[in-house]
Amino acid sequence: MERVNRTRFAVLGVLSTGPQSGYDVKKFCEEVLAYFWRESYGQIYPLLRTLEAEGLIRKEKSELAEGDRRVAFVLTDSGRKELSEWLSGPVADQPPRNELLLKVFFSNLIGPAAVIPQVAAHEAAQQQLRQVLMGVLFSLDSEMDGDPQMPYWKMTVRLGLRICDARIEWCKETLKELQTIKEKSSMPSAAAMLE
Amino acid sequence: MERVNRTRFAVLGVLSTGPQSGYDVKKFCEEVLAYFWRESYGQIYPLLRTLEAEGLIRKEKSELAEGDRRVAFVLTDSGRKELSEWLSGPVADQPPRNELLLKVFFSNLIGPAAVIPQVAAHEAAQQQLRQVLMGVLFSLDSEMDGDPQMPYWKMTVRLGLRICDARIEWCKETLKELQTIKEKSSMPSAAAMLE
DNA sequence: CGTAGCATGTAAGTTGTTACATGATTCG
DNA sequence: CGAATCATGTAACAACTTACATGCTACG
Repeated sequence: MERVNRTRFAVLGVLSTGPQSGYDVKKFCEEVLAYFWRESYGQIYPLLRTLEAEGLIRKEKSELAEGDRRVAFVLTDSGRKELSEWLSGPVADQPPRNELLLKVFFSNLIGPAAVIPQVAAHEAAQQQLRQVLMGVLFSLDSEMDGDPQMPYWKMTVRLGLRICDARIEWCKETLKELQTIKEKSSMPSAAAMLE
Repeated sequence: MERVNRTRFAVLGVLSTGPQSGYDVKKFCEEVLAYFWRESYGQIYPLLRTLEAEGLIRKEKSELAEGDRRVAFVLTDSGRKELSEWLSGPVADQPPRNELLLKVFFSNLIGPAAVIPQVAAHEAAQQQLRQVLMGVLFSLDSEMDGDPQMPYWKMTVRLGLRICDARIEWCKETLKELQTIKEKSSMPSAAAMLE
């Protein structure tokens, strides 16, 4: 099974929104894609060279400043074509890795009292993420009104919100259950005593 | 920022459920953890040697067969201790990478008609996953009744189900919106004509 | 006897992160 | 002038996948 380099298409995608330098691509990831995608400089800069060598992107002739250190890249026609083809192809299934669930799964070893902080911290983090995503949704409305990209950007945020809510609900449910387990196990004779 | 080797703890965790060979660990991942964790042989076998050298696991004296090729490992006390400490520690935030959202985000390039199959396929996959998870939940009830690990195992499945449902709802909502965009863009003069 | 599953592993390659290095510019 | 930010990059390492190699055993 062939492996596809997703960083490659992430970078092409970012460049499809306009001319960008390596630094810009990183910022775009941090500020816009952060919820569902991240890239590091160690990936971006070498990749930009590769993509240029392959003719998928080219250096933009900066008509503006002379003292401008920025080296912005734009998609070439073949770059746009390759990106389009990838976008239209099926989504590769990514091997899932959920560290929280891994910990919960083996939690019998440490007992309910030790898991509770984990789940509580997750709930707090998700609540905070929720606030951020709501803010993004709001700012998309005000800042990108009329932009044809906006509907797609909003869709991604809305999935984020739905998953966020699902996680928060799960945390609440799970915290309750952990409390119950904790109480049961901490007084094993209580039930017997009541009989 | 120090990076932690999560494979290490995944393997220790699996061994905490009982003596296992490398082959068993792989099977456990495929059959039980598959929804949220996977490991490959290339990771497992070398790691088992490392863990043994570090004294976190040891070869179990197989009292049974002679012709048994299996080399089962068990946790040592220090292995159990290291696992417990990791379980009790905070969950490291993992850089998110959602290929579906990456595609949706840049979908303006290919237009709504080309995204619809992507989202539809995701919905179908999630519906199927939902069936599997419901089956797991059911089988946990019947096969692990009374096992102290069961509540924790069920918790993981329940988060899986919640996220699954969230994704399915999002797919439905998004497919409707994509249809709307598609109709609008395919007949740009229609609205004008009606006036 | 052949095929499927059991069982253990390795080699090569890719992907990705982290930490570091360097220097310019801007702004208080 | 000092700090923050802009801007570009590299080296070392860690993590991970894939494909391959090997041989055994059970079963139809």
